[in-house]
Amino acid sequence: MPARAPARRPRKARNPRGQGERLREDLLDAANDVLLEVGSIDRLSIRAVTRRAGVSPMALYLHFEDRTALVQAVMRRNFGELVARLEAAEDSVDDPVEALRRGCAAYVAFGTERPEAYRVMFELPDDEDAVEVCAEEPLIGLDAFEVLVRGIARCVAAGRAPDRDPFRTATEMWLALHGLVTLRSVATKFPWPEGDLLGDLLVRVVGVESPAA
Amino acid sequence: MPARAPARRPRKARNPRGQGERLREDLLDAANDVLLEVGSIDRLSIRAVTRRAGVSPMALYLHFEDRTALVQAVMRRNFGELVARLEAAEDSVDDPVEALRRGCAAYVAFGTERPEAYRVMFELPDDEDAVEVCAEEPLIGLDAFEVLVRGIARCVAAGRAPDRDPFRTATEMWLALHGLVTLRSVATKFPWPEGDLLGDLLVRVVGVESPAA
DNA sequence: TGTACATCAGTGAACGCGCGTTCACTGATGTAC
DNA sequence: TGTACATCAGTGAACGCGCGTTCACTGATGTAC
Repeated sequence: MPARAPARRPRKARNPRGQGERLREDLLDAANDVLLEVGSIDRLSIRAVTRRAGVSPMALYLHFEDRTALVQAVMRRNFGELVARLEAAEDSVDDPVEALRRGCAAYVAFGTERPEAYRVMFELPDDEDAVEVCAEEPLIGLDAFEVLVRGIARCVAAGRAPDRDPFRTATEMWLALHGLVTLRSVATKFPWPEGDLLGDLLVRVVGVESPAA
Repeated sequence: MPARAPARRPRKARNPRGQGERLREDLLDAANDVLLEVGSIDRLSIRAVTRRAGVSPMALYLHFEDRTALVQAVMRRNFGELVARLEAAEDSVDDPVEALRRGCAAYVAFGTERPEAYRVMFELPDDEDAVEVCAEEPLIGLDAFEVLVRGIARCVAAGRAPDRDPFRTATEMWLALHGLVTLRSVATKFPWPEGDLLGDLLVRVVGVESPAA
């Protein structure tokens, strides 16, 4: 009885002619999976990604010029997903304060459910080449921020929040949201206070009336 | 003329007998230097650290059991430095509001001046073993947080801030401070608003009177 | 209806690299007798 | 005053690993004529 071959992922059947682009999407899916496992963009290796996708390392080069291009594509895709979730949340209700609250909650939810993706998007990329994506014009992720600015502006316009520069207020709220997402996921032993921190922050930073009111 | 040996750091003269512990400190210094260069704890390699310290890779094992022990020692040292800077800032003035402001400014300054060290301390460690340091009892870094809680409690006691639970307020302020430190250093192309964001946050989150008043 | 050829969607082996860590050794300095 | 020995502060070579990337190849599917 011959020794069994070392356990390995089944090789995917190759895509039919004309459907080669499917692999690109499969590789991005695989990259997000791997990212979840390794937790750091630095450890997102071509070999791990292609292993998970069930193809040879070389297959990746059919769709991405190099490792950096893969990382950039992953970031672009994730920013797109974030914007979609924010817009869906804000559009899900008419009341401007509730819409803002849902938008902020969606931001926190994205960061909480996908901490590794969030980290790649908003913490200094380990990989210097990936910085280029973050430093692009128009700034990647700025459209996500603008969803927040619009939400605050609507509250101000409706007389539901004090009349301050919405961009500045949004910046301050973003700082707190980012802190909430990242520190909650890191400082798991920290004695976090009970209750709705996000609601508190909206009241204090943006100045909307208390949700209880 | 013989080929010149490949450029390398000069070998440090060995420490005199009885002074072997000096190398431990030198290695921690070197580790912080390397961290600054590579920007990620994942890329803090034993070989890079010992190269910078001018000793052989093996010399590190005289003082640290393995790579993880080195990383943990670096974190401990940096938390110690942070606490010292916070306490010095808070103790540098009697007025409780100004003391709190200086404490918060010192926090931001630490994170801004040493972004890589800050990142290792407050962002999810890439290295799973390093998590143990963060999850320790008593929680490493909790004493830094308590400087902030005491600062806020003093403002409340002096009637200079609304009477809310200082721990909760400190938590919310910490979120914003963390956001300020990390996003400022990452989102360099973001159109940051002019003016004193930190002062604004103290006014809005903690509720101290405006510094202009 | 054949057939030569182009295209597509990949594979396979090999390279050189830096890494953490193991094992064994060195050579100066102190110290007991 | 000698000398054997212990200790200290390191060094040096080698290992096996996973990695990004290069170069060359394969084999099925379509297509022009």
